[in-house]
Amino acid sequence: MNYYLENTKVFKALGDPKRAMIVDMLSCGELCACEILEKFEMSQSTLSHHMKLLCECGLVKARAEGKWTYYSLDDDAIGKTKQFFWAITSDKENCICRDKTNCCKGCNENE
Amino acid sequence: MNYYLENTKVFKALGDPKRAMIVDMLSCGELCACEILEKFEMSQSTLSHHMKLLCECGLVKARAEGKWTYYSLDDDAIGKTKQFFWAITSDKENCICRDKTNCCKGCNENE
DNA sequence: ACTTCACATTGACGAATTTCGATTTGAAAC
DNA sequence: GTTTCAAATCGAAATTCGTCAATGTGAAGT
Repeated sequence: MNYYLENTKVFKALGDPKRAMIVDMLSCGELCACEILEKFEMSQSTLSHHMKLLCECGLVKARAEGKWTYYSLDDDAIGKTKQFFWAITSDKENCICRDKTNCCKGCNENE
Repeated sequence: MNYYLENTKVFKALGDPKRAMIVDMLSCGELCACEILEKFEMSQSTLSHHMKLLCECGLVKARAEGKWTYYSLDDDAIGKTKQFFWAITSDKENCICRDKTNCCKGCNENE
C-alpha cells in the first residue's frame, strides 16, 4: 500500500478529539470498553465504532477476556508514527520536492 | 478552546495523504503554490483548499509576494504537535484515566 | 486601461464520517 | 436452557470532506 496513505491513517484516527482523548487514557495502561465509556457522553455503539477505527489504524490493540474487551496502545505503531511525522517535517537529501517525476501517482490509491 | 480539539486539528489536516505529502515537500524549504501543483493531479482550486486547511491548523505559513504565494512549515506548530503526540501516548502521574470526573465535558465544544 | 497570470472563493456534487437506536453475538451466571 | 451482561454489528440520519468548474481578486506586464 502507498506510503502516505498507510501512515496517514493514524493521523486520521487522531484527528477526532474524542479518539485522541481515548488514546490519552490508554497511555497509562489497559482499560476495558466500559471504563472508557464512563468518561464520555456517547452511546455504547459509538464508542465501539471509535475503538474499531483506533484498532484498524494499528494504534490500539484489543484483547478479549470473557465478556470484556481490554484495549491498550501499540508501542510499535506509536514509534512508527513518530518516525513518519519526523520524516515529513524534517529536511533531507532526497526530498520529494526535488523529485522530477509527478509524485502524486499512487498517492491516493489503495495499493 | 478545548485542549484536545485544538491539538487534533493538525492531525485532521495530516489525515489526508495528499496534505501529508505537501508537508513532506515543504519540509525542505519554501515553495509556491504552482510548484506544489505541478506534482499533483488535482485542480488549482482543490490545492488552494488544501493549503488553506494546512494554514488554518497552523502547520503551514503563507507569504504573499507579488502574484505568488509562498508556503513553508511553521516550526513552532511542528514542535507543539510533537509535544502533544508525546503527551497523549506516554504514561504520566496525572493521567486523565484516573480523573474521577466525567472528562468528556468540553471535549467536543468549540471553546 | 486592458490583458494576463497566480491564487482565492463560491457553489455544487458524491463520498466518507459521526452518531444513534435496535439488533445480534458470545460468554458468564443462574 | 434461560437470562444477563459486555461488546459488536446493522441500518439510517445528519454532517463533514474532497473535488471540480466557474468566477472573483489583485498584482504585473503590455
